[in-house]
Amino acid sequence: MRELVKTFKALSDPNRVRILKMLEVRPLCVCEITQVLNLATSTVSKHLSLLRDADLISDQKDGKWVYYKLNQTAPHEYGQTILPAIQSWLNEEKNVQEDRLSVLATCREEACKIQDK
Amino acid sequence: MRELVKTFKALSDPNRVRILKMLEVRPLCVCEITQVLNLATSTVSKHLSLLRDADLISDQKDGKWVYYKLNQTAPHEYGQTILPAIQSWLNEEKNVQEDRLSVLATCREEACKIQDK
DNA sequence: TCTATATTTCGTCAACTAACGAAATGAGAA
DNA sequence: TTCTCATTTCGTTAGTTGACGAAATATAGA
Repeated sequence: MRELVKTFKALSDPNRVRILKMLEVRPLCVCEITQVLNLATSTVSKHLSLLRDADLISDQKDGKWVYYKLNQTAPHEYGQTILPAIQSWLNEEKNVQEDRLSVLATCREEACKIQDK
Repeated sequence: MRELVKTFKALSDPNRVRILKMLEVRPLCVCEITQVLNLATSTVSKHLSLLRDADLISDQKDGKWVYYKLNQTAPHEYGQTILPAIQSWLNEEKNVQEDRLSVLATCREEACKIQDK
């Protein structure tokens, strides 16, 4: 029960859902997500840790960067059902499409340097 | 997006999930649910209205009583995916099993009279 | 009508959440 | 080592949420 509720809580914020939809395009580092969502880095980091604690995404360090990706192989049974469902949802949504275009237009090296102005 | 988040929010409280699992047994009126969950009537009513606003359950008046039931036929696409999944989950969970036994042991007429002591 | 019962709505309070900026941490580069 | 950049953690604040009891609403029955 606790695990299921934690999963739903992680999914019950629009910015976190946007993150999941962006991660469908490709794994992303925190600064890329921060740019697209236009939120403070610390806020994005918190969202990501919530999604990770719910086992919906996983992280991998690469030098200075931490890459987050959808946890499609190893999540619990809740994630195994809900993640694919979410992938089939919201694909017509304007925000989601714009976020994906932003992701595709983003060059990581450039994006992260711009970061804190 | 708003609709999906509303659905997940409705599902991200343990008492509301317990209500859904109880409604798998049969439709229930507010006072029956109140008895099983051991919460104030007003609290249960609020939980039920959240689940209804998310289209996961529907209500039907019958005299003094309002019966709530799972909305398995007419929910939006999110509910169509998630409700059946929830039915397959948590069935081994002790709380859930106890709640269901309470429901089965409950005689509605009696239960509701006891209500406010 | 008046009474009793079921439910919802309202007002309040404590706990939780999402946001921010500042400070701390970690890892590559000079 | 020292500097820089990416990320996390911490402290604060405004807004949300779940709980309650009291009051309002609705319906059945005397």
